[in-house]
Amino acid sequence: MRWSETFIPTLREMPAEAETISHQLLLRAGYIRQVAAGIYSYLPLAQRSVLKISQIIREEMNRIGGQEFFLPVLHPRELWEESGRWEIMGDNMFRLKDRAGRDMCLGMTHEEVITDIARHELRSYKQLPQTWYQIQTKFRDEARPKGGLLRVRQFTMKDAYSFHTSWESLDETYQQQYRAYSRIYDRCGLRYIAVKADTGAMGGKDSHEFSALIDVGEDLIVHCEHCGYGANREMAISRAPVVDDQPAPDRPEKFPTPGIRTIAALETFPGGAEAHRQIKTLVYMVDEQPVLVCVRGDHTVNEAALARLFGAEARFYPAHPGQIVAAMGANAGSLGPVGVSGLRIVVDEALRGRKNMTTGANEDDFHIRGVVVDRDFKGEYQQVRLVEEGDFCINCGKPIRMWKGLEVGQIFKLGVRYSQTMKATVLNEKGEAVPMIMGCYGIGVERILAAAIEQNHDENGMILPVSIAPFSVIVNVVNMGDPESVRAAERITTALEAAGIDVLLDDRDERPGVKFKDNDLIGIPLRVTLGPKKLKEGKAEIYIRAKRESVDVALDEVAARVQAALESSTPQTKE
RNA sequence: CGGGGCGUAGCUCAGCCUGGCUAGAGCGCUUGCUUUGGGAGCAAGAAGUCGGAGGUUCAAAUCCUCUCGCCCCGACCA
Repeated sequence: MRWSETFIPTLREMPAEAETISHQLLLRAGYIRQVAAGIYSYLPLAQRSVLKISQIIREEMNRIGGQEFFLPVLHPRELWEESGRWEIMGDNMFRLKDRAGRDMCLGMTHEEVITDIARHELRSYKQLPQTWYQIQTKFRDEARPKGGLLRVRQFTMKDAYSFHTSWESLDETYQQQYRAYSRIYDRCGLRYIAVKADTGAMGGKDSHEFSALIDVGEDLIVHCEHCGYGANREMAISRAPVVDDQPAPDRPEKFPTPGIRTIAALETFPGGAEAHRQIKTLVYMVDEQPVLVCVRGDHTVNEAALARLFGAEARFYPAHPGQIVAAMGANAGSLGPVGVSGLRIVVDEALRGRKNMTTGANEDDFHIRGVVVDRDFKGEYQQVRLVEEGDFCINCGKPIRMWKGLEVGQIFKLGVRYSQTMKATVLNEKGEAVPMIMGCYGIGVERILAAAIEQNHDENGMILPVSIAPFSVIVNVVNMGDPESVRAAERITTALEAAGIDVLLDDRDERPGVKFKDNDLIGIPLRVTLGPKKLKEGKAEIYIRAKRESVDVALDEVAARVQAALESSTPQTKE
């Protein structure tokens, strides 16, 4: 393809609207243009890249027996009413009416539609398992789109659904999907971590999230490089570093702390204590009953962990000031577990065995010091704190690391959540109608591109992996006024194209500097440069963008050398 | 939805506080000549409802009110 005939509107200056790297580069390199908040047009370069990513996904889905569908984006209200999600989805769902006044919506996901097909067409356990997928546009009216393609309102998603008669069969397909996902991200050249994810309010059995590691990621990922433990911060547990305590007095001592209401204030108060020698005490209302939750002063309560602890059905929230006083006899800021009776007390694991601690006295303007856990109060030990930087792996004890991640995929054992509510049953061996057991598996296509850019760029622009770059090679004619250069470039381009390689011939009559800058910006991994000087020696230059290395190669060897370079730089699966 | 910021030429921005000449610059674009290995030089030229509406004023890009849009932080995120 010739650049002169291709629409690649690069920008010399940084667009003011963009802050994150991938957003800036996607705009500057002429990949995308914004239509409205969180809605983008994909120009030819982005489209080529998205198609390459889609094709990798398609190949890996087909490889594990997935069958490609194409489901509608426009759905009738009734289907979503049946699953109960017409209500649940709330403002995140785009809704509209057809000319007859019927309620419709734009699909955020396709469990309802696919389950509808399954219940009408699947009759017998003999037809299962099935894995169905599509690559389709999804709509979500995000409260706050951001970061270019990182969080948008319209995007492409590969979503797959599997149907089973047994959990064992689901487990098997889930494992296959897990491996397929790993292969997909490997082939796209992403650095990512697969982590256990919170199954959220929907219940379900297992879920894993695949997060690309990027600086502007929305999620915090806890990862142990030693044993491979990985979890969302919401799901993660860890071992806190041991704190050496001084010996405690025989019994705790109450002391006045006028006006002290915060951990930080108590740290600097004479006779106070450092944050990690304090016990932070919070009151939650669980099904309208107060429950005490104690964590170390410098730790943060993980409400997702509390939700799991209290159970999916329980309604809980932080107690209001009035409820706190009623339960404890003091206000927040002066609370502690010592002397409390009749209340459930949850104590974070990091407090186990601690001595000589300081906490609230349950009397305003008073605290207690010299508190020994298990001597002066007792509770049930649970990990209810968020993992902190510097903690140790719960499995192997090695230091854990925390990363920012962008979710690029999630796999989920749904169970019978949809088959039950939508009455999608098959007959089993005994002739009984049983709800199909389901799994669902999603990948955000454009997020892969955005994450790849976040992970691979320099001050000059993108550096895309060969597998997802819009073109594998760019052939740059330094001086279009030199017929020799043009002829040589065209011969090389033709040869490479004949070998099935995507080549962009930069045949613009521009200054060399402009062309080199543009070539770098759009992230093509390999460049072949035809300039008059080297051409006189019968040579062209091959430049590897990622390594910033170049070699001069005889003209008739260029095609072979390019092919070899492409092969060696194509990301491989780790299997 | 709360907090903050920004809307002036295709892009990046100045001008606004303290109202007043014909609304500017750089880049890009068009034409011509020169130039050709890292965002060229000279010359000529085209291009702006100053986001929108209303108001104040002799006079509004500039002051006031409302409104729309976009970005960032937070809340939210099957």
